[in-house]
Amino acid sequence: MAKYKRTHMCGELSLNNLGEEVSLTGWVQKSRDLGGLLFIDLRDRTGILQVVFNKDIDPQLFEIAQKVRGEYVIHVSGKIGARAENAINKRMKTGYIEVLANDLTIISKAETPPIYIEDDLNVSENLRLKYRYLDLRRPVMQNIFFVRHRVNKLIRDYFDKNGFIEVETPVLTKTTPEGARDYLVPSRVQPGKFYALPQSPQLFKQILMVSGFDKYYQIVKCFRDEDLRADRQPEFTQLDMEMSFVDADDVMNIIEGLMKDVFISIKNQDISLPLPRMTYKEAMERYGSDKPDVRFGLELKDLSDILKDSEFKVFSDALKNGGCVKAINAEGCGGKLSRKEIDALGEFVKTYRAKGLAWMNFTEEGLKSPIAKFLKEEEISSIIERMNAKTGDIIFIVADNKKVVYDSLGQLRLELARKFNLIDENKIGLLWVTEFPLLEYDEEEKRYVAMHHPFTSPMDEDIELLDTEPLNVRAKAYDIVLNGYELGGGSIRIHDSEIQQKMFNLLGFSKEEAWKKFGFLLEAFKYGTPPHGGLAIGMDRLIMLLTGTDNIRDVIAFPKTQSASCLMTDAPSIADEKQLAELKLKFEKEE
RNA sequence: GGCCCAGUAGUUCAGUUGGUUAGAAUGCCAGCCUGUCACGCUGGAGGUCGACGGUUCGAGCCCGUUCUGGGUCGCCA
Repeated sequence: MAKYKRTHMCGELSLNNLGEEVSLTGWVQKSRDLGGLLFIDLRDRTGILQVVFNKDIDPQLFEIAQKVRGEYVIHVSGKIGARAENAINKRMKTGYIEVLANDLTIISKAETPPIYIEDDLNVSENLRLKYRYLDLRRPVMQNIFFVRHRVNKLIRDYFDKNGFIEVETPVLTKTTPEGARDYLVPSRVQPGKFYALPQSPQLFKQILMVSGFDKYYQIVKCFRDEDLRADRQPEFTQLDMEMSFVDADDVMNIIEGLMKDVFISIKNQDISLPLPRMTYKEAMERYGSDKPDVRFGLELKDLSDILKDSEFKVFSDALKNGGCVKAINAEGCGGKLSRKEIDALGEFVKTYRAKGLAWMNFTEEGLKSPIAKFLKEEEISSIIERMNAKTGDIIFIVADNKKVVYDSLGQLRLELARKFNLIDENKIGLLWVTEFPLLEYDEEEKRYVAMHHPFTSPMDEDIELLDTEPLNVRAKAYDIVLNGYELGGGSIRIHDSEIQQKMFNLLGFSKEEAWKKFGFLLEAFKYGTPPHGGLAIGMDRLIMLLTGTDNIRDVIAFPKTQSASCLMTDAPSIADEKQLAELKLKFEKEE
């Protein structure tokens, strides 16, 4: 029999296998040479099992065992024995048994690895990414990818069961305006022309609806050439889906059912359906975010009416200029914050362009606040009443335009929750945010841009506002939010050509431009288009949240660094002259 | 593009006010050791202090530039 055949996996063996002859393969986690007795901890993807070599029983075999080093790949045969009472290791799943070796083959030697293969690894991410294959040997990492596999499988089973079919869409496709920066791929056959990698299969899935597939889904790679973040990679995976003859509720129902299955299967946690829904307006007003973390309080409260005539110019001026004054009450945190820490929070909100952070600390000795002297008695008492402030509380106030107030207080809310451990990690903060604005105004481009995408349908009751107050038009768009992360989003699409034309007008595209950019879709729409809508879920973020990591790189087998390079392969790299010549590409010299 | 943090044995770190030969733990190598599982004991090897330049009699340490990694703002329909 070949020396790499095995009969069992390490982690699957137990007292039930006592006395059995087994063959095992794997990597050497650790060896302990006691002189006449030698132990090898053998690791495969299922776990670790101890193998024993005894010099008295087989001196030749013992000599081979002494040559074994960490991460060698070996093949071992032997009999499963029970450990003596005093040799049992209760911290190991296989700690009651061991293999009494009668054969050992070194299949492959290994150099001393630059990182240890263990779960509580303390090593720079630099090294983990360069030696990713070693990093991926660690059981915690293997577990992440098993979870990821199980979720993928569950998704395919779920959509199959519900009558969806998976259709693949092109990776080499057409560049589209709007949205993120595209990754471009030069065409050799047609020099000077470029494909773009898809930011999402959006237009293709709509066309599949025109084709009559009715219910489509796909687990698909998407590409966006934007700066990276802890939860953003340039290539990432979406669960993309689209349905015909549906409204928003139908799409949400399907996704809710999926999320329920996922949480039961992966986390053994049930979630009650339907999921809570919150309008965009409410999310912004209460949490200062369109992806609120609803697992804790510290909600924003409006103080604008109380302070509109305030002698404190910071407040009254902000209100005169159409802004607002909002506050959060960090209940019981007043005494826990030093003056230095409060000032640090002031610096923190400046990141989000707040000019300052006003505060009122309700201490045992009374109110301490640098702004109290600018406020009237009745203003202070109204604030106390509105904020429900008690001794021990501290109120933080920001006055500015709405965006700055929402951003800074929304982020301050999260910062305080982190600082004071206010988040119950067992809670599942899963909800829908609905009724997003259809458009926002882009100050740089001096025009409206679609908040979701140009094919998102306005809400029926707001259609008249398209002509008069476009910024107040709400869309049939919905995001699914989990623990403060935007997990996914979607919309019902426009299938009425008149409304579509109106939308293009608002976005500042002439008919010609629209046809140049999206002509293939508009052409398709001419031949019988069912009403349709769908959604896409960020798979990497979902797995991240399911496995409890806060870093998207941990759930991608071969991720990129912040400068979008792969430390293992050293991509991207310089193309050679011949390749460039074939593509008829030349580079300008950097000045 | 902006701001912040980090970079010293294979690894994780310490390194005083700028001063002789840059340390510890762990890992690695060798020897000893028959119930270990963080095995133990003894000994040994191992350094471009990220790179470049400057200040200085003298730089791991001070200054400047730069590279790499991370976080973040802008950006991400």
